[in-house]
Amino acid sequence: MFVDAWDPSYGASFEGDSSDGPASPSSAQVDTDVEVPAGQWAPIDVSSRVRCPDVVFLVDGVRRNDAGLWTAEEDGLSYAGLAASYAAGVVRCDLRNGVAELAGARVARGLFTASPSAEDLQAGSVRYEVHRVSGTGEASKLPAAVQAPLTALEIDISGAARDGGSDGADLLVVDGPLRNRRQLPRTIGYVKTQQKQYLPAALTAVVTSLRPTQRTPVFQLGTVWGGWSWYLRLPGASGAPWSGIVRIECSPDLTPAEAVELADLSSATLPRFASSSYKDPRAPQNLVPIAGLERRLRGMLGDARVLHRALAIATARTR
DNA sequence: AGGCTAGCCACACTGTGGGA
DNA sequence: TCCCACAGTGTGGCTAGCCT
Repeated sequence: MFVDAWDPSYGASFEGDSSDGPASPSSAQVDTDVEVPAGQWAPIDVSSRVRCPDVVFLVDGVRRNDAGLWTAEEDGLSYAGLAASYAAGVVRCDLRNGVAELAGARVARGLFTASPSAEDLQAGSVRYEVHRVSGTGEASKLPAAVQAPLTALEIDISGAARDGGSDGADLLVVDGPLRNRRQLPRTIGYVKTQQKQYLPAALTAVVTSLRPTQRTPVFQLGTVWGGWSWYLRLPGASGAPWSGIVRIECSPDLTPAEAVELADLSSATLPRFASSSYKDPRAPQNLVPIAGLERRLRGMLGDARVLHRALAIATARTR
């Protein structure tokens, strides 16, 4: 379900048509809720006219369940708890000097439970800060509660990384859909796997005909959220129609011109980070800096067995 | 409001390769 | 041949967003 880029309600022009307003009145009705400006949809090659930003930030997060536990309340009730470690990090890629560095990474640990009496848990040298979850706090629901603080940590750390090392002409790439990170400036969501078709068949053919580094025009998702999106083919694809295709999205709060600018930047920038198939089976979509960041973050979470033992000792002491 | 979907992550399982 | 470590794959569960 989508409406294409020259959403008439926006009063904006379709990309590629800089001055004459919505380009093609002879739009072809392809689907009941899809309107296609005929003749406008073609691959776009920006490599010769768009310069990469000097600095690109890539942000990602990882998490791990360290232990499951149960509380014993004074009234005889018992609540499930989850001790989890999570970490978020940002890689700062200086494209001018060809240098990538960890711009920031933070590890946090939480005790997620609905228990009204639970307190922070000190397990050896690490502290699990209690996060009270609402509802019955079933054990099966607890892993999901980790996602919110992890996203908050990602937002926090990417903002801090930008404050410390950017002149404003940068680009922030977050792994996965933007979701509630859309308020971050000059930020794109990077979706690696294509489980849903946002385009009708006629336009999908344009996606599969993309050559490496080419992108589709920007289109607007015809949803309540209504974000801007486009497809890009990374180099190193196997040759299969959807090989190396990623979907990128940015905030619906941006003007069409701003969305197009981000699309151009992404096309000039992301192909440089595409991984090689001999190094990474998820190539080329799994970007090299993100893969390295994930490894680093997992290492920072600490040894799971050591933490599990520390938690077992800590909970035994509180009995 | 409730059910459904997309995309992500964690985890368990399986296969493979190297070393003893 | 066995053991171990590592990587790949499949499954399930979650949230946010979407649809009715």
